[in-house]
Amino acid sequence: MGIADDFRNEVEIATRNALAESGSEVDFIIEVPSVGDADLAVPCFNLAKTMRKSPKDIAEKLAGMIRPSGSISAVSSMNGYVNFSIDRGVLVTETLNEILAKGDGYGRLPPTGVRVNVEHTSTNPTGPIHVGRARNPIIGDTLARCLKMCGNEVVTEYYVNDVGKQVVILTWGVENIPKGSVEEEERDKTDHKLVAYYRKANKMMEEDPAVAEQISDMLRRFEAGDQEVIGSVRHTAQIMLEGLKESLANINVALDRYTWESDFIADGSAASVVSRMKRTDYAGQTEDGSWYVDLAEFGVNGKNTKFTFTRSDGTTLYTTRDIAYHMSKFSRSDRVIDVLGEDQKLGSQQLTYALRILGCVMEPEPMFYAFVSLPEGKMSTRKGVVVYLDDLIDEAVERAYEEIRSRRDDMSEERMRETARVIGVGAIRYNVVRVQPEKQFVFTWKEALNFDGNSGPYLQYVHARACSMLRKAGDFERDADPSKLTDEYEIKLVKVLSKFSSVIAEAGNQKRVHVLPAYGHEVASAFNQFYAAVPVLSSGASANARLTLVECSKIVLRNVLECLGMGAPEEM
RNA sequence: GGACGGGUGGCCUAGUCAGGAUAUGGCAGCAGCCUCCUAAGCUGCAGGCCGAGGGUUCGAAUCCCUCCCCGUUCGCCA
Repeated sequence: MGIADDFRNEVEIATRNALAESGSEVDFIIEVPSVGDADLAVPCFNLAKTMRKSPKDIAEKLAGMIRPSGSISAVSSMNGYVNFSIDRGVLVTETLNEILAKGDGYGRLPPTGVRVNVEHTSTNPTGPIHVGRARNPIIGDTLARCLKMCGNEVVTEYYVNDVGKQVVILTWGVENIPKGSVEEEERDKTDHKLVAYYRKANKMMEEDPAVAEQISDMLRRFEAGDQEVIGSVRHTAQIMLEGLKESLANINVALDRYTWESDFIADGSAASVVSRMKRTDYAGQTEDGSWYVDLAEFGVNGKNTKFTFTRSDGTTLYTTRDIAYHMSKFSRSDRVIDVLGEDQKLGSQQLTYALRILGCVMEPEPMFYAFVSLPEGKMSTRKGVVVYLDDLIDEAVERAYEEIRSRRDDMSEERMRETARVIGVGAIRYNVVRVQPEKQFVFTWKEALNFDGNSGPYLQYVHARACSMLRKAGDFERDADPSKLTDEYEIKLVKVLSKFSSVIAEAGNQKRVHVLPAYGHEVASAFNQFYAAVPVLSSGASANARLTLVECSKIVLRNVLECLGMGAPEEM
């Protein structure tokens, strides 16, 4: 692939040959040294036992046997490690030429032909997206982008829960609460307008038994297949969803497909799941008449190992319909990924076993994230203890606007607004995705609006900086001559650029999206150090080569930003 | 109570899967750096019993055991 992989392969072959020559074919690992200037190292400690020599001796012997060749420029030993250095000339030429040749495609892995379905967001259409839930679309969308870069055919999908009590409550509220009697939110967006009815309906249901009865009745009619109720609930969900889509679009998230939960009831596939489940050896029925499968032998723990898939009246449950949904996804995908909140862990596990019982060979790959809370505690849409994503976006964009205005007097108002949006949204996405998903996350405005250091704007700033230099340079002749790029900062930058495709592979295929912002920061930081230490435009004979390095950095950064769903501003 | 996940300088965080050399980066703090390509930047300083204790190993933030703290979950809810 790239020079980084070539170098690693050469190190592996050279080491294996040297070991074979000395009569010991033992396994060894190759790692990136945590200390010193070498680029790769082979620790010899685990070889010591089988070879019956000290690690230090082994390392010295191996280092003496391996001759630098190809992309390996030097081999040495220290403290029981064999250290390998990459040939700088090869590194510079290969890396820069590959980036220039591939451009937007630099970092992209060869096509796999694998169809990957990524379900994400899927929040209940009962209220606006709050910053707790926002982790889902941001992680999901970033993962989907990375999987595409990994050469897969990716479809993103939102499962719309237009079935069940929550949406019925909302619909009851919208249909029965007079317009003037709720405090409508100021924001002119359907999700914000409707959530007021949802809150009020919940409150009324708790306080007034008559209302509770009306809602129960509506729910019964819904379950019984009353087309009027089903239709109006779906209609309400649709309206709500328009608002949610707008919020998602504002953070550069657009899903390929929306699948409605009620469709699995309407088309009979949920009922088909029920009849198939009933025929399995795991199925049973309680005295009341509800059906379950016993998952005890699958290692499901807890007080109750029974997984119920119909109510006593025969109607289906959320998870039953989710089984039908997953079978639908299996029929059109090779890999199915679900981005879920950690509260779904048990449900996801039950789903997996139920699918297995039904004979499915494919299994969903869940990806869980921990909840985001506020310093004062958990968020709750119903109680109104929330920070909405829309408010966060506004706040971040406003803050970015102030920053731009304070340092630029030559930009048009429109341009400043436009750029502020790119920066504000970038800051939000970066801030969310930089943290490992399973880590608990306490939302603070200070962190969310951080534009310095390890932040989205830091990467964008470097992109803008590189663009500015290239603008000033005008036309120049590209030059990847390694004899003109010998400064330590230049070499370090090139090394970082050469790693991109391996980072993409990890972020996508291993579903470790948080490595991507870390990498972006590494690129930007290496660039800033280079920028501070090495003159470019005024560097005479080296100028073209340095400008080439600037251009390559810009390309890599833009590709990283693209994978992160962040804009790459040309000035800021 | 069981299951699952998290615990790394004042705060946030990487590294844990595949044990290795001096634990990553940032924020906040202190001290420097714009007559020079965007200072949303760069350089330096200071700050750590990697939750606690035991074990395995030549070697443990990383593996094993026990315990503590935080989160999630254990519905004929979604």
